[in-house]
Order: sequence, then structure tokens, then C-alpha cells
Amino acid sequence: MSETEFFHEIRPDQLNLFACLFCGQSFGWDALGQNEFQGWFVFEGQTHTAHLKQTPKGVFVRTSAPRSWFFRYFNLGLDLNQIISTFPNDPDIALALRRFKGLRVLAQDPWETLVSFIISQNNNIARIRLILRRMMRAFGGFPRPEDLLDTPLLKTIGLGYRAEYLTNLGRAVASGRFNPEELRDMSDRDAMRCLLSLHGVGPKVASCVLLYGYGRHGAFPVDVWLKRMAKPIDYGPYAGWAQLYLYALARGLDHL
DNA sequence: TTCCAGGCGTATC
DNA sequence: GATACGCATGGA
Repeated sequence: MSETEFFHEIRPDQLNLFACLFCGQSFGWDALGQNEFQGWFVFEGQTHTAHLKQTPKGVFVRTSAPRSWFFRYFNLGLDLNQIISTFPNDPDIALALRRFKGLRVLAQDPWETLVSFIISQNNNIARIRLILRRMMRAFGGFPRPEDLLDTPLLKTIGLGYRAEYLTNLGRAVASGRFNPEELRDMSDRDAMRCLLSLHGVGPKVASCVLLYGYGRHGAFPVDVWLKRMAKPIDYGPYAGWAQLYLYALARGLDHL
């Protein structure tokens, strides 16, 4: 597999790789050193890997994916300062903004986020990562819809009761009842309804998929940590980004 | 050993 | 619509 290598100029306060990659929105990344990371991801239907190294002036990128992946994945077309300016005036948000400068919501592959966050329910991050690694090994890359049809195999991977959810998802795609691509053009409301029709997908998982997979920045996932944290206030048009800052604050970033 | 994890389906009221 | 409970698994 060919690799491309390049340098992207950007300051850490506009893109903080460690915060982005280890705040629970993606599960495929490992830290090699202080500011050096390696991981896998899906881009344009293919499983790829990348090696990233952050410096004060920018990021060295080496990846099997097309060069456009980096700009897309880290949402670099969006102005972080402008997004932050829409956040509500709240002491927790303010603290999180100071503590996690350069934290961005990622633009991940919709299928990858859907499968990953179905696995995430009532699960811990270490085990989510473990299961995804096992699936990658079993299927030679991120699982495709047809890979999910073998429930017994999924159970040997440690999916437990979630194996049934994934098999159901595989069948929904095979039958045409669910098509991840169709959600791109739907309204937030319709896309949400479509996701909720899937067995094993509730409001939390659907919100994560909409936010991290479909770029719906207002989607606001509430998990056990956010329940302790979030207040009944309006988090604005980038509520999902505000949520990520709150989540990072609630958990810290050293839990992986 | 027990408790918990980026929840959800189902039953019951 | 709200609430209670079971659920596979492995790390803490």
C-alpha cells in the first residue's frame, strides 16, 4: 500500500492531536510518544492507517489514505475560534476550554462511527478498543456490512449481546432497509429517526453517529458522564462540540 | 469478589 | 411518558 507524507502547518491551540484522538470520539489511535500517534480509520470505504507527529508549528502526516483525509478528518475547514464563540457562558465550559485547547470534533466515516458506537453501549473504552482490534484482525480491516452476519463469530470476538445488534444492522444494509449514504442528505430529524429504527441504537448512540459521522454539530450525546455534568441550558448551534469539551472535563484524557 | 462501563430493549404502570 | 430491570464481557 502506497503512503503519502506531508506537513500541515497549524498551531496546537487550533489542533490538539492528543485531545482529539483520546477523548472518546474515536477508538483506533495509540500514543507512541509525547506527541506522536498511530492509528487506523475508515476513509472513502477503505481501512487506512496514519502516523501523526505534532510540533509547535504543525503536524507531520504519513498515511495510506489520500492527502485530503487529514483536512477532512480533523474538520480543518471549520474555524475553531468561531465555534467556541457560540458556546454558552458557563464555568465548566470555560474551564474545559482552558484545559483542552485545540480540541475538535472529528469528521469520521459514518459506517465506522455507527458500528463503533453500537459496540460502545454499556461498555468501557478499553474494551471497545479491544473488540474493534479483534474485529479488524478477524476481517482483515474494518468490518463491512456482510461481515456482521455471522453472529457466532462476533460472539467469539467478545461482543456479547451486542453481536445481535450488529447482525441485525448487517441484514438491514443487505436488504436495503438501511443505507448509511442516504442519511447524508436527510434533515437532522429524519436522519435521527432513521438511526433510531435500528435495533440497538438509541438516542445516545444515534447522537454520536450524527455528530462524529455525519457532521451534525448540534447533536448532543448524553451518556452517564454528561448526565452528571450537563445543565439544562442551550448549548447553541455547536452543542455537540460543547458536549465534547464537557465530556473531556468530566473524564480527563488519561483514562485510556 | 463486586462494581462499572460514551445504553438499549422490554415489561409494567 | 416514566421507571425498573436484565444484559455479555473484561478491567479496575
